[in-house]
Amino acid sequence: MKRVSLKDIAKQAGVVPSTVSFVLNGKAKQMRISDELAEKIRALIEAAGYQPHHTAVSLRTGKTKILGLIVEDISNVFFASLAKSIEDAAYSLGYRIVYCSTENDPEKGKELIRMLTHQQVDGYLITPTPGMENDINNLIKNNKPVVLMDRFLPGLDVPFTLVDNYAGVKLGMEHLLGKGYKNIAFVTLDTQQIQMLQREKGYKETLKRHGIEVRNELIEKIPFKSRPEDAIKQVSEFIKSNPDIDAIFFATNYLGMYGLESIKKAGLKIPEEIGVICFDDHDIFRLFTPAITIIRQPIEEIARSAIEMLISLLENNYTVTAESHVYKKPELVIRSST
Amino acid sequence: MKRVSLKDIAKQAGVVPSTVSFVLNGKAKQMRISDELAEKIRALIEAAGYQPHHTAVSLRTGKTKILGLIVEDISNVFFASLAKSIEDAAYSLGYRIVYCSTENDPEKGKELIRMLTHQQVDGYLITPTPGMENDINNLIKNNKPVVLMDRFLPGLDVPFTLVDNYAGVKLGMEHLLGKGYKNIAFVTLDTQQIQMLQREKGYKETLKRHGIEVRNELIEKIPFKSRPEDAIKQVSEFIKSNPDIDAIFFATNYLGMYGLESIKKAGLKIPEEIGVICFDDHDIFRLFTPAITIIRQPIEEIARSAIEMLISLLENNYTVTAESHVYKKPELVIRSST
DNA sequence: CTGAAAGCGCTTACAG
DNA sequence: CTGAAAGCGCTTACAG
Repeated sequence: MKRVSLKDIAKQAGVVPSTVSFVLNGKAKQMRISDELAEKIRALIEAAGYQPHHTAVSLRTGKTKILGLIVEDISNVFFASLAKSIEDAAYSLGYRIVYCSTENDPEKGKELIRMLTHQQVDGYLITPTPGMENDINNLIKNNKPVVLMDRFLPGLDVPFTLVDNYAGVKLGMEHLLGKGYKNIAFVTLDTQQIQMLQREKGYKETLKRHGIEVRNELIEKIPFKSRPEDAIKQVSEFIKSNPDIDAIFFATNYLGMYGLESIKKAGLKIPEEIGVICFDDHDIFRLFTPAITIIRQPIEEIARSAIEMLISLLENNYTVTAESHVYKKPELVIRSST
Repeated sequence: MKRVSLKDIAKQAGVVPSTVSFVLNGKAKQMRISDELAEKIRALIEAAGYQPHHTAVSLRTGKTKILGLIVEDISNVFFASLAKSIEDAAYSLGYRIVYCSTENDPEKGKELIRMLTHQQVDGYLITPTPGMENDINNLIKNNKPVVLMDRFLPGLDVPFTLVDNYAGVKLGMEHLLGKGYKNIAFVTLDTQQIQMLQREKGYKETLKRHGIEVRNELIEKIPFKSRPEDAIKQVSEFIKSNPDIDAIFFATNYLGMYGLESIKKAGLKIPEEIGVICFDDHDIFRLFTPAITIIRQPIEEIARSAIEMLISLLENNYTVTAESHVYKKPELVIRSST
């Protein structure tokens, strides 16, 4: 059983292949093909289950309809679900995704960009790591469409979509303050990544706005690539040496995971003895406690927005404007304790 | 900057494109092209950084050099690292991978096969779910190369590579028995998947071989899609109602994760009060205890073997023989407790 | 060894 | 609206 080609459809319809092609590509009107004929051709296409030969189209048009997705670490649940959402959104718009992780290594990032370029992707979706500025600039210079996600690189005029990190922490902090917690600690990563800085800013400014003094000893920074044991130890000691802490805001899901273990070690009850909020969820939380409140990123929305911007860039000569910087609203999720 | 084509190289070398193509495809000898000329052409290719246009090659040869990988659940660490290894192995042999998960749903599996077929993959790597027999048979009938991984479907004569599940559990059981544990429990999934049945068989037969009676009350089966809370509860109750248990073999890493939480709840010390072995590792284990012994699958070996079989099928008219059923030796990893 | 040519399955500019 | 044709970048059978 040979696959049907556009030529076969043309023969069946008694027209020349060009006509079928025009109908297929929505240029029927433009080419003044009668509605009647167009409808007949569409029916034949449908009946035959004809699908254009992707490779042939690519060769002819120079477009692969493949987008490259570079995330920081695909084994991290957050990036995994982001990748999944991106894939679904892209697929529904007729694009495919090739993806790979930088493992936070700019060298690897450079290599991946080269690989994707060789695979002739039409555009790039990137969660950038500091150090990738030049590579991303190169793409832009070569007129390759790029959209950043999850974070951006200050100084690069590239479209991006990410959660409003500042607003997310503010939302969580106000929830904790509303519950009556007074000495709220903030556990974050020791990194200059923009999204982490914005989260820290959210913590500090919400306190200030409520007339509460920011105590630097209540902000604990965990080295970026700590081993779990070390991170747990550090958080444990932090909790022990600040016995007046009555709530903790964990700035990432991995920190939350380590933090929950530390809290368990300390024998503290959540939420009676210590309130906990975490930015991003993790399956594992349910192993520890039902009583953790989550700041949830609208991952599907972020994915869809990023994909739509990229495709606009690709298809509509959309240009970068102030509207190319999209912040999505995070959500506060209170886990029921049943 | 336009990309260089085969034609450009031919012009530079003062030969006709065919000649370059022959050199490129290792047919220089066969076409009696002098070593000298071939070398000159190779040098030009190198110097120009020429890369064949993948799309054009595909269109001409009808081969995409893309393999479809269908795993059960890409968010599971085991499948994620399998996918990564597969990707690396394939890439080094000049193939790319498109992957997707069935989420253990045969309907989804069918849909994915259709999708991959439409994307014109050259071959399929599948971790089959019961219920996919027909779809896989269809592929075979249509002469599509298929290699199964991680498990196989009894009754389907398809090549596969997987770990020797029976030997893995035997290895672990003998380790526990050697340490002097007497009442070893086995916690597994309530499923008919072949790899799980083989693990159970490994448990039972090792006991028998050592003259120890198999006590069915020491085998606990957790429903396939339990929520973490429920699984933890079930294991906890199992431990409580069998106080003579002095060691537990967890048949999967997820079971181990739930099990460790249950053991912690029960206040039992590992390994003094209870020995623990788990089939497959999980990052999270380190949060609970360093003293867990792992039966490790040689994932890279499995990946490489599967890829090589598939490519042989594709390129060398390799046919299915007894040697197409490959079992890889698992490894016992004892975590140091420091 | 070389050359000329066909063709993979499409899209699109051109002439009518 | 229709037809004839070129061409995307390759590979390969054919004739010399």
